[in-house]
Amino acid sequence: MSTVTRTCPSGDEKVQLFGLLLETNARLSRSLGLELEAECEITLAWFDVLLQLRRSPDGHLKMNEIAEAIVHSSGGTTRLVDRIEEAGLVARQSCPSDRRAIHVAITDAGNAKLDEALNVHLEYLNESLAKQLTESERVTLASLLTKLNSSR
Amino acid sequence: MSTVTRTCPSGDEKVQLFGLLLETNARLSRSLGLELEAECEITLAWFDVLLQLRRSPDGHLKMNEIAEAIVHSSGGTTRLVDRIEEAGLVARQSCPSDRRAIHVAITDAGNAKLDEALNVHLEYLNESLAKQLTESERVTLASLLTKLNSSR
DNA sequence: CCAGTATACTTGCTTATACAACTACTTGTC
DNA sequence: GACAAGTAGTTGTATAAGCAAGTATACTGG
Repeated sequence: MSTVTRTCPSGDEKVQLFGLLLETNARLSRSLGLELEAECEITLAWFDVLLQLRRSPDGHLKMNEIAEAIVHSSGGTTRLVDRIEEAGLVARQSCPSDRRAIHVAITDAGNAKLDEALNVHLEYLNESLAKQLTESERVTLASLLTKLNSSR
Repeated sequence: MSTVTRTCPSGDEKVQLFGLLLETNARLSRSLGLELEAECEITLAWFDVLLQLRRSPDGHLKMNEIAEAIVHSSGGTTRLVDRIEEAGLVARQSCPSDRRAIHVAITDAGNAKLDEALNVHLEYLNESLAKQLTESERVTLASLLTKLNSSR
């Protein structure tokens, strides 16, 4: 037993929790990502963008809203949307009230692709999430994550 | 209200939970990563590797064990360890029982750096995790994530 | 003990993302 | 109404990660 370990507890409960969050996320993202790419030819990032767009009240979001929602840099979002647009799943439209801004809207093809991906996603979630956790556990988990997420 | 939305529920409880996990992880990783880089000149990935090494019973891990633990590809792990080794924080050692394998051990400099990083990390966790969740909530969250993670 | 297969790691190449600098537009102030 | 400061988005460049192919070593069945 070294003093080093005492000084800086690598086994601290919070450190472990953080590590667990990282690991869980990495494993789930990876396997879902592979699934989506194999079945739908779409990456997890694309899926995330399409999902955000469907959930948006007006059917479109501005670039910075997308960046914020999917936790990407603004430059990264520009190129991500470039690729999705090139595939025809979203379209850039000018924003009538602010000429700096751009509305990104989901296209019909995008909606179709998202439906396809949601089916794969749900099937996957039933295999992973639902097998490991009961519904009430999932509700608890969701509420804890929401609290955790609300820091900013 | 479109038929599309009914067919593929983007608001499904499990879909939401998954999205929440992704988002929470992305936000926390990003802010911790920035903190670590600013204060310790170390990335989150380096920190993760050093932490895994400290936790390992023998003080070293094989490349594939690291890759598994931090959820990276084997090629990615090779280069990640390359960089950390170049910085003098870990050292590659030959494995006596298997000449294909490599033991990666943490150096004294690596231990010192990890201590430094753990202090920053703990301070950060007290500001984020501990402010948002009570201890019992954290315990619950950890146990749910563990269950979720145990799928493989 | 040899052949075939599996495992451990590395390397070449591609790609996605971040950061910082830039342009274009808007908003607030005097 | 013009100038300063702020905001929205894009682009140049660097880097980190993945995949697939390659090399070396270990294991296994005949």
